[in-house]
Amino acid sequence: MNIEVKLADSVKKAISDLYGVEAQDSQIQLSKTKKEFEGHLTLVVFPFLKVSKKNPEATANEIGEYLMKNEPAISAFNVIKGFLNLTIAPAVWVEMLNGVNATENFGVKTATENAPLVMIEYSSPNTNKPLHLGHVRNNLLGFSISEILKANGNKVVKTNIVNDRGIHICKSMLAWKKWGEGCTPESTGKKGDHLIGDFYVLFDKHYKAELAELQSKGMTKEEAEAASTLMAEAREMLRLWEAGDLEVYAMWEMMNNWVYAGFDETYKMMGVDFDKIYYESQTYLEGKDKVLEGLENGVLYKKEDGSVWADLTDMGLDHKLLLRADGTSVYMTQDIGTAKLRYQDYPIDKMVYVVGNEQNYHFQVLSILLDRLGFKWGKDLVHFSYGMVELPEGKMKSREGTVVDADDLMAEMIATAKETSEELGKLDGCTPEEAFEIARTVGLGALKYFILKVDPRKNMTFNPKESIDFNGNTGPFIQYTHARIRSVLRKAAELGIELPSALPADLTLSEKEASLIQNLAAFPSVVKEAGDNFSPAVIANYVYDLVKEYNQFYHDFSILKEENESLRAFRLVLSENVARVVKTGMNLLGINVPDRM
RNA sequence: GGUCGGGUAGCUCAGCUGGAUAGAGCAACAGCCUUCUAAGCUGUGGGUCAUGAGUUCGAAUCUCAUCCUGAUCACCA
Repeated sequence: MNIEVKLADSVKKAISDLYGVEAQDSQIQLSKTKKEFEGHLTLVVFPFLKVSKKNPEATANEIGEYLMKNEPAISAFNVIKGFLNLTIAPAVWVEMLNGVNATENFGVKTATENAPLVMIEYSSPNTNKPLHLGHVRNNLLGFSISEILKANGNKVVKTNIVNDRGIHICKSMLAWKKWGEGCTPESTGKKGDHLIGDFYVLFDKHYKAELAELQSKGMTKEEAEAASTLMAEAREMLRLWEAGDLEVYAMWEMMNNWVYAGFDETYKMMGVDFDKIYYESQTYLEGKDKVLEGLENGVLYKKEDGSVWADLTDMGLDHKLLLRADGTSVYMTQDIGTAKLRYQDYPIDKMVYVVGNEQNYHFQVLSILLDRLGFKWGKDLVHFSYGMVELPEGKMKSREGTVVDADDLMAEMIATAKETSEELGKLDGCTPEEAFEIARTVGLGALKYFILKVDPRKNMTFNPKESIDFNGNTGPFIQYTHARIRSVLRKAAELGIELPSALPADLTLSEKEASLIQNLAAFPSVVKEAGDNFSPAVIANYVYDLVKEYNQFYHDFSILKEENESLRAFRLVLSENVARVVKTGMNLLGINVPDRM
């Protein structure tokens, strides 16, 4: 049993025996003792003053003495103001470490037969341009949340909805047809998604030029936009696509396939994947039935012009359009359709959408609509909303070409990691393949950790220069500490030192070691907290604290030179378990931790 | 203007179910490699927790107001 739970029970019993009152769980506040005070756990006694009818010190002393007598886990206590600091007996710590050591996959639950099924939608790219920095944050969050929910015992289905249709794709197609027909990824040596993205930018360039010319002839901006032949051609292409025109459709399919090949490469490099991919071209017509059904049930209403609306004024929101007067779908209708298909495919208990915070309103509405249309998980769907990633110079705009491309960014991170590693001589004696693998692990670890350690709700500034700093609260620092622990363990194995499966209880250990065990043992509750709050940052900051603490320990003790065999064994077991938890925690963030680097 | 976020050290961020003197990292300065990987460790300086009120034994944390900032309020996705 967890020591804090055990102590909480003892405190409860103390209150009842001493004062004849049953204490509420919320009154028992046990927290880790601050490092400037002596003790391991601190009980705040203020909530008990009313029943003890004594001052804080006297109450704390009374409870402390009761615990000393009746709770064998407590070996000492001291009182400062209203705080009762409890010292836990060394044997309890050793027992705790033995418990961690004996638990396979410590901190990770596996899904049972009837575990809830959570579907997580993330990434959701458009097929007219490559992935950029915003997608990086989305993908990393989505993947990490999936891993965290899995570790909390849920069945998880990772899904991606690819926006593969619409006017933006037609713009790329038109530009390719006009100014690049015959170009392929093979002929240009470009990744497919980059090639298509270039044509999208090209379209915009020509379109802007056309508008400028029209305006120079005296048209207003609006008139020019209406008169643009390029835009008219793009719209015509979309019409042809929707009508199933063979030539347009074939071109669309070919170009999309180039893009998918490019995306696959990016996803693979990033280390994210999906269990099921949906395409909007296959789902965008699906929502209509569901909307018409809602119309029959009276959940929705029709206006005179034939358009279909939802009245959300009772929820403090507005009226929302779901079908245009001509019967075509809008974004919301498509999301309803996708939901319908997904529910046919999987028995969804909970749905999580990883989408930027600019769509908060959309998901508020979607939740209400899915609920009213009869989806049992609609009401409690989670919009995992995250803030914008900005550059120091200002916001990114894809049409202005100032976006940070995901592929370029990853390549840059890896190159920097390689450079730094070489300078420090870390790659000496590695094969080129090993060297690249280490550079990849470190470079991507830096990127992923930098992004995931920040509260997702907050807008963040991505400073490429600072992110490549390998000191401090960074992924590489954590990876490095892990590698050093593995190195010690390797050396111990070479020396023929065997690690016992259980340590004897009669060890004396330092405050630092006790504190480390305490943090280590808290891992499962950290995983739970991260799952409850959908927060990779909770894991990231926990792992950093653990590693930081271990590092101090590491510099204070020379483990292998320790002559007391049981103390040496204890420190090795402790180190090994720190390494295990670090690895598990980092894996929950989608970050690899190598054994050597 | 309505709705929803955010505002903590020069910078990037933790802490937010109320608890002790508000913590890390970066940057600056000073130390530490004959010792298991120095991508490290130790120390110093740096704060009206946006502002004001309220609740409380106790507020960065909860409530209200104000200011600043972001997103959104499309028959775009």
